[in-house]
Amino acid sequence: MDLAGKQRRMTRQRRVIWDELRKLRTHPSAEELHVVVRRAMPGISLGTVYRNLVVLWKDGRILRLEGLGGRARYDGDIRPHHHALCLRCGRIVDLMPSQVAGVGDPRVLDGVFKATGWRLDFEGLCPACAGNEPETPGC
Amino acid sequence: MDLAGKQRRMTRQRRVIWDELRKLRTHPSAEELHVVVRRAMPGISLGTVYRNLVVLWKDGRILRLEGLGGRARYDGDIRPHHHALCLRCGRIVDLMPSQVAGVGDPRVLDGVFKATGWRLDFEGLCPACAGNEPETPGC
DNA sequence: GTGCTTGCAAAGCTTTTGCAGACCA
DNA sequence: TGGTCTGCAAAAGCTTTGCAAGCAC
Repeated sequence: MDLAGKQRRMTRQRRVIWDELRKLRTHPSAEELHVVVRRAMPGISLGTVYRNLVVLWKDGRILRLEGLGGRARYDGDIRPHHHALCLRCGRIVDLMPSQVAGVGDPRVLDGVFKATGWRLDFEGLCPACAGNEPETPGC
Repeated sequence: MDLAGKQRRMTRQRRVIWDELRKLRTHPSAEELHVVVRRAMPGISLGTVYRNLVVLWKDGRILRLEGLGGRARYDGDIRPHHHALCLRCGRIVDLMPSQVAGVGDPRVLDGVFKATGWRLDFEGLCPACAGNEPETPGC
């Protein structure tokens, strides 16, 4: 568990996983990323992808998104931003702070909970699904 | 998948599961709730608890919280409120809107994403852990 | 009586882990 | 060279599902 104090090596696998994730604008699950990564390094195993995603996440190099359909998804963009889940196609859309209004600086009243961080997520319809209202799942 | 249009029966099991969950101020996982429910109905199975939690959730009678440690947790209080995860003990604390400041009415700019809902969660230290700073996990 | 629901057990999925060999610094 | 990392496969952990019997309405 003492990953923070462990000496890290930037192996070829770790670099490829990190690089490929940052190239993507989607928010892939470990398995989906494995498929992509294998194009650059055919022999890489799924276990290695899982292990490195944990390492990259603990090192603060990537974001891990949970609670969006049973499996974890990853985001190579670590700039502070929000996420919006499309209820029709399941896609996760990035929302930069400038695209969201009405949020000041959320804080919990003194004494109730000592918050060190917060997260604001949305759900609804992505642009593709919103402009294509009829029953046409999977945009 | 057409649970919405299915005729529902309020069986003894379903009622006990719902009643027990609403009595709790914690946010139990299915297995933890199973332990509690068995005190009122010894023979009830874990599978039944899982099945009914899904039904109660889809019917909007309970909340399902995901992404807080690998397994789903449930909340019998469906009033709009926030959740705060204690990073030390793992407890989830309820935060009523009146206990949170700086949040107006979050909304996404037109054209970017058609949001129908949003969720604001916090993380930090619960009162018990905050007042007990030393390395003493599990409050 | 109809068909939704249950208990039990098996299966399913995602994620983690053990191990021996390989590799990076 | 030493400790980290990888590939492979097995295991773990949570949740879902098939089936026959049971129960609500």
